[in-house]
Formats: sequence, structure tokens, C-alpha cells
Amino acid sequence: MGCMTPDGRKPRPVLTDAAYDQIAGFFKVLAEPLRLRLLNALYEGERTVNQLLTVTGANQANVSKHLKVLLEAGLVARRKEGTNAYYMVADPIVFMLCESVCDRQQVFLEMRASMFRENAS
Amino acid sequence: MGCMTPDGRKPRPVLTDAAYDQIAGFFKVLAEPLRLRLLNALYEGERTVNQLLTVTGANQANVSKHLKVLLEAGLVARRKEGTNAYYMVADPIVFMLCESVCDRQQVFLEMRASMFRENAS
DNA sequence: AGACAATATTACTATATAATCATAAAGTAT
DNA sequence: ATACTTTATGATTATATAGTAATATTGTCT
Repeated sequence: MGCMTPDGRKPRPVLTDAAYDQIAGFFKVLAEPLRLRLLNALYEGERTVNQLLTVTGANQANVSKHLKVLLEAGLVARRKEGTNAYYMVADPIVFMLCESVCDRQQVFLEMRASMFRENAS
Repeated sequence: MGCMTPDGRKPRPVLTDAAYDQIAGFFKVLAEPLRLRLLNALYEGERTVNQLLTVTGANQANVSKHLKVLLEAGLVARRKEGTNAYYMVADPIVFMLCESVCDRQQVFLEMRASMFRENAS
């Protein structure tokens, strides 16, 4: 049962409290800048924690913990090789969601820019 | 510039810290069960705060504050009529995002169910 | 075994925010 | 003006979590 659609073909979704918690929990995973940066750093393929450290410039313990959150949410997968841990994106939904939001933000920026132009004129 | 796509046609997005904060902030708005319930309650059209109170069964002050968050995020719009305030969905992106996540959660539930069946057999 | 490297975990602090109560603000009606 | 309704806004408390430092764990190498 899809959650919500604007087209009216699907009925209004009736969700349990647990379902709302689950969905909100999923969004909460994406609601951290560092986690988004980690996902973005994994865009082209798997990376070790060390590589992610240099890319993000963040604290090692912090990166490990955020990776754990992403792992438990099923958004990334881990592959161990020696002492290294390779992380990779496990669910392409993140790209779709982020792109949608980015486009939306872009629209907002353009709206604000046009408002600024109108105010200036 | 779209944020991320899995198809490789767009280059790896380079985002500023502010952009990550913005995107994370947007997801944070959706990362609350009550806000999702409010959006879902607005699925078929505009509702007053009072109606939203009865639908959600939540505290009045709490609902007002969550509506404010949704309003400032541009996800809902407000129309005042007398002492009533009518809220309505302003950005259909929420339906798309929620549906995607719901479908994903559904997949997870089915995966867990199948694992349960395998374990039981 | 001991030294070293990579990653994970624990303990702690600081900050953000959801929930609630009380109250304010704005509109309507008598 | 007063009473009432609807909604918004403090003020407060409780809880969750991001960041950090220290330590543990795991694997490799000599």
C-alpha cells in the first residue's frame, strides 16, 4: 500500500502509529548533514572509513557512528577486508530522494532570487 | 544541478556545507511522526486546526507548533477565515517522498516476513 | 609476543527539540 | 465592554543525539 499520492487514484492511506514512526525514523536518518556527505562520498563506489575521513574531514569516531546508523537503516552495506571496512551505498532510493529535494531547494533558491530581483527593481 | 543520481549521467554532485544543511533540514521536517500524520490528514484537502486536533488526537499547542514548522518549510499553506486557520498541502513532493519510503518499508517488511518463513521452515 | 594500523565502542558533554501547561492574541457574538 | 472561540506563543521539562576523547577490538607485520 503506497503511502500518499496526489492523483486521487489511491485511497487516503491509513497508517498505524508504528508506520508513522518507521517512516519518520527513515527520514531522520537522512536528516543529518554528515550522513548526507558520507552518502555523497559513496556516490561513485565503495570507500574505506579512512577515505571517508579524509573526504569529509570529520572525526573518526563520529564517522564510524554515522556509518553505523546508515548501515542499520539499510542505506549502506559494509565489506571487511583485513583491517579495512569498505562501505557502499546499498539502496539507490537515497539518490532519488536527495535529487528530488535538491531540485526542490533549487526551485526555492530561484524563487528567492526572483523575489530579490523584483524587490530591487 | 540535481543532487545525486545512480545512472552516472550526472557528475558527482559537489555541494556546499550550507547545501547539506539545507537538505538535511528538509528531511528533518519530515522526520516527525506527528508532522507526517498532519500531512496525511491534509491529504484530501484543507483542514482547520481544530479538525486536525480531532483527527490526530494531539495537543493543541503541539499541533500549532508542528504546523508552523511545516509552514516555514513551505510544505503547507495557511488560509485564515475568521478565527479559523485552514491549512493545506502546498508542495506535492511530500506525497512522492512518503510514497517512496512507504514502498521501501513495505519491501523491508516483506523481506523480514520471508526471512521469518525461512527460519520457521 | 609486541608494535602498529584501522575501525568500533564507551563515556561524557552540549545542544536541539518534542510535549505540555499557561497565557496571549485575534476574531466573533451578546 | 464582556464572554467565548480559535489559534499562536512563551516557559519549562524531558529526551534524544551529535561531537569528542579515550579506550577496546580486530587484523597485520616483524
